[in-house]
Amino acid sequence: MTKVASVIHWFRLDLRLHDNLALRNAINEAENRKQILRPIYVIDPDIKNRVGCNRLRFLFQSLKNLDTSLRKINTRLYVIKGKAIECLPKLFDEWHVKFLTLQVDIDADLVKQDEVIEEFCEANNIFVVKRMQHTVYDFNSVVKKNNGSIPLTYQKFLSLVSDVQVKDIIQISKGVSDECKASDYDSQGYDIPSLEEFGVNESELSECKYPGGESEGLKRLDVYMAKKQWVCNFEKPKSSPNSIEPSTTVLSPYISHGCLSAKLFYHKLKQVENGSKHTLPPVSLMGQLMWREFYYTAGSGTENFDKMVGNSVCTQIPWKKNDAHLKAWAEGKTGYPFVDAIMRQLKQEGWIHHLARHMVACFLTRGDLWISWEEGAKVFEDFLLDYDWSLNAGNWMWLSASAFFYKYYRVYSPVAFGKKTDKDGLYIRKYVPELKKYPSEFIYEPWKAPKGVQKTAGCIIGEGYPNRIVDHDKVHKDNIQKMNAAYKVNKEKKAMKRPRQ
DNA sequence: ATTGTAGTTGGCTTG
DNA sequence: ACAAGCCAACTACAA
Repeated sequence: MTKVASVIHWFRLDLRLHDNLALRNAINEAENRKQILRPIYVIDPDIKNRVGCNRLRFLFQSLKNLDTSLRKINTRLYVIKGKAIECLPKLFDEWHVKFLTLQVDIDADLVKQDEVIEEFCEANNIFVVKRMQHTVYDFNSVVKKNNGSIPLTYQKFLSLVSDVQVKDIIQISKGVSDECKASDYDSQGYDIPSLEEFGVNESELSECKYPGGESEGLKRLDVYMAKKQWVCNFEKPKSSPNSIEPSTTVLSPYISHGCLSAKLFYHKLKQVENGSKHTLPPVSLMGQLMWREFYYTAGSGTENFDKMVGNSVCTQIPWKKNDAHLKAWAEGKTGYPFVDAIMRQLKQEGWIHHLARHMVACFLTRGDLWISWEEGAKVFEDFLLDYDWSLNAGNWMWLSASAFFYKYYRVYSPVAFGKKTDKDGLYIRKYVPELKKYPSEFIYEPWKAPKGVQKTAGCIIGEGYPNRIVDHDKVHKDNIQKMNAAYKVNKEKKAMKRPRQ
């Protein structure tokens, strides 16, 4: 007996139905050939080692929403537990797969995995369709246009894409026919597993401020795009890193998981800006989206983009290991209330404002602790809902003045920076509650409060709240000198590599 | 080739 | 309250 062949769409960072060309290709292929359609998601049992609880919850919510939407068009999500390179070849054989569609992703781990799967597909006569749909622009053609090298400045990137026509949004117009349904459609073996199964106790997680899923992402997009004035006047540097409610859109987790198409965001922004006076990149909302495109272009075109060693764009800096300091930073126990508040918000809610990321990233690296940006990037990977491989590495290099940004002597002050937008430290009082009762005068520098004030406020520094792990005023000046020395070495190395006239 | 200019978003002191 | 000037002087890109 001959088995009916299957068509697979493999969901990864494209957890949506709208603007998903690869998914539509799979549906059409199955329909045209009367084959079985199986949209799959592969989840590695070890995922907990790389993905923190909050992001895992976001992912599972997104999968649930995806499955619900797929069922509305008469198919479903098949969730497979295991490592893709081990379980997919077996399944492809069992399901008699002839056609596979997926999205191009650039995360180094996914790229490696894809190579293995594609090799298997080629050897087994499985036709693979890969679609570039995670970004507005095709980053490969941007690099090509720049004569094969990546643009190292944002403005250069903008000039490269200025005349590129952005493609329209793809929609799935009709449901899947019964002929394309598998006989195991109702099998619970492919249902979305529980978070508990992956070692997450949901009741121990903090309140869910940003629920995952395409529906939530689209809703959030609509809410913000309806505020025409707000969109047209948006200037990122003028938004506040320490407002109690986010001063920006928080669309990033939806875009990073692919719940929301970057291209849809682009077209909606164009629509809102059209005919009105509006702010421009780099500070505008469109500018924010273009930053993402910029880092994707840089990340896709650079070997070892997420590392210092072997990374051609990254200045080599002799960072030092200090596990105690790293731990204090990650847990929000540095003794600098603004830094600690940010790190605690990050851990609790999975999202912090972009400028808050600047503050803590500068503090960990060139500003105060002199610890490698790679260590910080790992902590962000764990905690951020909107974690994204290229944006994370790119921004960490920026803030540590390892690439893209070079004014290393501009150091964020953990005392002064937050005061600009939150004089009374309401943000600190929320996320570092042990300092809640401190007078505003001392809320950014509690160690300066006289013992009596500390007592009255109910928190002695060094007991209820840690002493500062470093003296910023002193250490940041030393670090500027160290950066200066590292830059000099770097320059000499570059000069030696340059061919002599 | 050399040089001028621009570059998402600083901190601190002085007026 | 806010703006100007200083700090010490980076790199990429274009001309």
